[in-house]
Amino acid sequence: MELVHSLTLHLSAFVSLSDADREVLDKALRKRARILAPRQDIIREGEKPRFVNVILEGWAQRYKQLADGRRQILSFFVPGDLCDTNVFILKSMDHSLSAVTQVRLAEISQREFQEIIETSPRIAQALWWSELVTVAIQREWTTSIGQRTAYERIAHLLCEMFVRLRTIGRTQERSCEFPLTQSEIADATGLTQVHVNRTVQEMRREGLIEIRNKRLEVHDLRALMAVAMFNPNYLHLEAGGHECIAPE
Amino acid sequence: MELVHSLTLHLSAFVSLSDADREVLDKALRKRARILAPRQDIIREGEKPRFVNVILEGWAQRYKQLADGRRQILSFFVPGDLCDTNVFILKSMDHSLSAVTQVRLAEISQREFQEIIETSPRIAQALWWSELVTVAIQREWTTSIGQRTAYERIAHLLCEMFVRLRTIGRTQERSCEFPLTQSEIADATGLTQVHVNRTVQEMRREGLIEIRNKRLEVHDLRALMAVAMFNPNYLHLEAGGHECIAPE
DNA sequence: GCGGCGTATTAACGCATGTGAATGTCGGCT
DNA sequence: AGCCGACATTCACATGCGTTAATACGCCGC
Repeated sequence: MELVHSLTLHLSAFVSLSDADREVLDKALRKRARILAPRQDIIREGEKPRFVNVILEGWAQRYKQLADGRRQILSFFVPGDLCDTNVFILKSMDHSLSAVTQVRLAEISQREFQEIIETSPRIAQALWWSELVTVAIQREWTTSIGQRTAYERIAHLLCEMFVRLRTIGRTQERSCEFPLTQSEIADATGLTQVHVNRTVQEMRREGLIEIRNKRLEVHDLRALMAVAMFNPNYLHLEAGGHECIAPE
Repeated sequence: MELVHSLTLHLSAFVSLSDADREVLDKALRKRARILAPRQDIIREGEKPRFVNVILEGWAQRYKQLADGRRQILSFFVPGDLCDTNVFILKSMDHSLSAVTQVRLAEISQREFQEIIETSPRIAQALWWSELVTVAIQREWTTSIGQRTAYERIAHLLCEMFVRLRTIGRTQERSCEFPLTQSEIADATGLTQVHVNRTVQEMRREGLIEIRNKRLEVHDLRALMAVAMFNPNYLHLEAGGHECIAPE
């Protein structure tokens, strides 16, 4: 639909794609589309993975539930993100994927995926990069939950989402879409909803940020990054993510 | 040195390799070896990755440090484990690797790695599987730190290491090597050393486990798995890991 | 056998975050 | 306009885990 797919923008953070490459991607994404309602599952733990999912529109999440119901959100996906490259090999999912907002996604079969990789080495490389970044994000989340305080953790999540959205051109000067509820932030950061509320309010009082109407307003990105100890190196952006630290 | 390399055993948890496959692996591992003293860094954050490292002997770890020195251990490697398949693409490491015990490892260059993959599709598949398992472990750690209590978290780590060691034939009936200090367990689980001590003692008092002399004795694996809510599905073992739940 | 160093153990105390539950707010549906 | 459901906010209180620091243990080198 769009002139430039989010996937193209996402991969362009690593390599510049040729027109032919873009054509290949566009074609792949047109094949098999799916629209999901907010909170609907995309695939659940235990099921056999059959497609690579590419988010075209909306936010999605990866999560895992313990036997007694405790839930950990493991990552968020925004437009352009791929869920589980090459996951076909596995017999069954060890976690679930679901929509956060309404989501439009493209399913790519193993055959199609293989074909893309063989057709365009440049795309293959970019997909590898994307996969490595996904893993690096997971590591950063582990670090965040293991070492950062509640305040730092939430600040870090906000920085990450803001920067990721910026690479696909989905931010304004100092704001971006932000459809997460406090309860979802809680499940993602290993905190309780009540404590997320306390903490977000503190950040607001201090003039760092504001979240309302499903939008995040970042008043002072530099300061937010500083308190979060946000180092964008793990996103492996070509520009080094240093343009992140916006000139004030 | 060994008749069967740990790497072969590790990959055999997913596919059965042919003699030719084993030959390919053996050859690759003989090329470039390195021995590291305990605690010595293998590669540090910021450096350019040039090799895939395969642990041949000893334990290693992946870790990340925040600006102010707080450290999170992100994963442990045991013999047969690969560190960072295909990481060549990236400009620089976003975390560090270091030895826990004395470590013997093999470095595989990008060219060699490429060659292996092209020579043997079966090995290529197995390497992919291994990579997917590594990521799944990372997700499980995120879940553990985010949702499990200290007691559950430590129990979970013990279960994981025991089961992983078992797939490479490094366990006895109810015990295995376990060279981690309480301080390292703390950095891996996001706890303090003092609290790890309290918790490990509690587990000992309850007759679940015993750690002494760099060995872990698991008195009751079933019970340990139960308190940890340990579900081996994320290790994606062919046997389903169900033989894990050892008959009493 | 002695001294030293890395590690484990113990203790007293504090606080960040959790728990449970009531109340407020706002946007959407009828 | 009014109701409803989802979400945010507030409050009182509880606790798991952190902090600091002193002490004990066990192995290694001399």
